[in-house]
Amino acid sequence: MSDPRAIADRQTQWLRGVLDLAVLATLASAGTSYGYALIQSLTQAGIPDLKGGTIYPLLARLELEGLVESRWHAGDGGPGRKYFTITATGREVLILSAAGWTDFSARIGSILGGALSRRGR
Amino acid sequence: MSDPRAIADRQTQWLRGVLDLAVLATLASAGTSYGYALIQSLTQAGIPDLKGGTIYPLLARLELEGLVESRWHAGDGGPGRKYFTITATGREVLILSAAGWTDFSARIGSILGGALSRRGR
DNA sequence: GCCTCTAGTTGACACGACTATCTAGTGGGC
DNA sequence: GCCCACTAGATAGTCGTGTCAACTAGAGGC
Repeated sequence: MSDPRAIADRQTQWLRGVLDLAVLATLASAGTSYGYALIQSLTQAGIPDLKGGTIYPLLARLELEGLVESRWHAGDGGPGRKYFTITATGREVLILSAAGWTDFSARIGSILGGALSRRGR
Repeated sequence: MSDPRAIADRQTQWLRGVLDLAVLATLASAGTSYGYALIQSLTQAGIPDLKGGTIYPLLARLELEGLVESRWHAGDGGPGRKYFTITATGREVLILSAAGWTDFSARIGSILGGALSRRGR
């Protein structure tokens, strides 16, 4: 109750169906990246506490769906990295889905906002 | 691909952790309502295709957590209805979580928007 | 030898939206 | 009388996906 942690818990629920778009978007701007770096990029972008067990299966799914491509580079001062690039299909999906998300979040925002603005009066 | 249905599929993922807030918000503005009517309210508010199997367990969860209260009214020209009212705790959770959602959706929006605005060139 | 950081993989688990099916009351068509 | 549709709610089971936890492995420091 009023537990600030409850919001953090919600946040992880909110990531569902959005995180893959965030990854696609990050790849779209970065051009090419790899899992470990993506975690850091997304943390900087405001999605903290991402775990490897979340990102790597997600990237595998995206590759299976043909939205990203990967190439393996042997380690240069560290373990090897798997570099990912967004495909043309990935860009299409990103554009369409991002539009859908904007729409959706606006609808939810108005539902929540409508209730909140009403409480003060 | 570019299947418009894929976006509808995503939408159901996006509801996670948001649908209960939407229900709380609807109850907060409506004062009192019941499951079947909530489905119709939310459909009007831009969340279509909600099923009983989604709403009723959700309301049960909310009641377990003490965010809503229910009272049974025998049917007046139809089956009985279980009327729900938001509690004080529910209002608190709604306010805090709605703020968290606004924050979250803004962050995601900027991540997606950043990638999309870059695509035109 | 051991620890830490980087980098990726995998399996068990939990949570919640969906599907499908069930009970019940009311009213309409035939 | 019977079947169907609509309202209203409950419940079992499925599936996707984020989390946790443990693991392999290379490079560098001590």
